Amino acid sequence: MDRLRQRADFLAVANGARAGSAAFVVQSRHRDDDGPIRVGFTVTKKNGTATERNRIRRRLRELVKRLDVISMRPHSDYVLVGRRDALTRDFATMLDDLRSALDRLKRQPKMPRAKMPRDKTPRDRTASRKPTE
RNA sequence: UCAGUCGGCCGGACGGCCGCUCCUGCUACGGUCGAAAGGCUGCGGGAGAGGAAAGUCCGGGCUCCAUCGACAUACGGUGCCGGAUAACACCCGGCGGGGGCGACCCCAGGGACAGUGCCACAGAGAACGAACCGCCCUCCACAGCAGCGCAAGCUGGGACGGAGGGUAAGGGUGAAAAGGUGCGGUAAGAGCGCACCGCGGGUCCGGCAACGGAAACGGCAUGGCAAACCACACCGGGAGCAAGACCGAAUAGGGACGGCAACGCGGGUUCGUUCGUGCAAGCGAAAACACCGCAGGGCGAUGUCAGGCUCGCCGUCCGGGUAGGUUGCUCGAGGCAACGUGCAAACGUUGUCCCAGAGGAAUGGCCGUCACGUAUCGUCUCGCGAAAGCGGGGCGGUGCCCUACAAAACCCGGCUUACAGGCCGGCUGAUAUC
Repeated sequence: MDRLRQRADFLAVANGARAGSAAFVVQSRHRDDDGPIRVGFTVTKKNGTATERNRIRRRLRELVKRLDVISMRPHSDYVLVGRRDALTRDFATMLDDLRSALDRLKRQPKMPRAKMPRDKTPRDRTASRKPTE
């Protein structure tokens, strides 16, 4: 399992299927190659100070680590967008949240959000993260 | 003991399970991702956020652009003195002013006879020095009053009023009103005179200096604001690790070479092109070019038709350069200790240590035990009290917070701001005891 690091990959996943919960939003995208599962994390500035954002990302990362690999589909990218509740929510509960969110993603058709209006650029959820940090 | 003030320090501890980043040794030299550059992947060992890492407010190192040595202009900054430093607006030691009983704290603390400007409201007046009230003098007018007179009236005096002048003591306004207090003096007053204080320029003494002190002299002159413009002195080239260096796709575009195809026909009017002629408008001509039409080549998964787009196509190599990768990247004005110099900031010598290097960004996640704090309950005990009860201390249980402020991003020196809780030391004041 790899980390997602390139900005272009994040933008691609942002167009994919998504499922939310109290502490985070999961986005996913199936790739056509044979590569491993890749996971990225996005925590925007509106969630708090740098220390709090760090903590959110670390708890989310720990969630993914605890997860069984079979919950995710192979050759896919996932992005977890952190919310402020991830700071305080009970860890075991969050783990259940993540399993059910991934389960919902699995049952969804292949590309529900892939077709977007041509002239409307996709909302860039990760752009605010890059500068000034 | 209480209250205060200054300085320094810490900023949970131990353990379990599962992980992350970097360094290093060994093994492998394979596997995997990528077009490439390059990345990832095994086992052992070691290291891994802060006092502010923050705000980015100053000062430097370093890098590039420039050549910026000097001077000038513009802009910005600094502005009591001395020291310290790589440098500073910081720091240290002084001086002056202000506050506090005191320890101590605070100060944008140079220039207002270079010039310009501003001083709201209130007030008479706010700057080439002011007369509102009041006080005083003179004159005018005249009520009541006094004297004389039978009376008309005359004389004296002069409230209120009017005119002229003197006056800065008093009232009132204001942030600020033209030295202060006292005595003399005067019509009333006034540095008008005198004493003391203040102030001023010079002299002497002390100090490197800021500045302080002394005696004599001068009747007093320079209102405030430079955090208004400004003048003066000194300092500053610009941009910043997203600096910079190296490697380097895809696509588009540039250059060189090679191969293949093609370089065909007609028109070429006119405001094209070329040629002739003419001063010129123009006229005439030509077809290697532009342009137009046809034909031909290429492109859409393929074939045919219609239509469209395009005008050489393909290959190899070269150079610039984008994404991306590597580097810069942590041994440094470094930390600690001792000694020495200095009131101190700091500096020197010796010894010793190696102490994060990430990059969608590692240093964590989940727990357990303990400590600390706080709330509450139980119990024991001490003091006061007749009792109820009040106050203090110890032990135990439970709950809460389970820590505050906040996370390196090239590196240092400072400043500023945020911060639960706690520790240590110096000093000051008050109280008690000896």
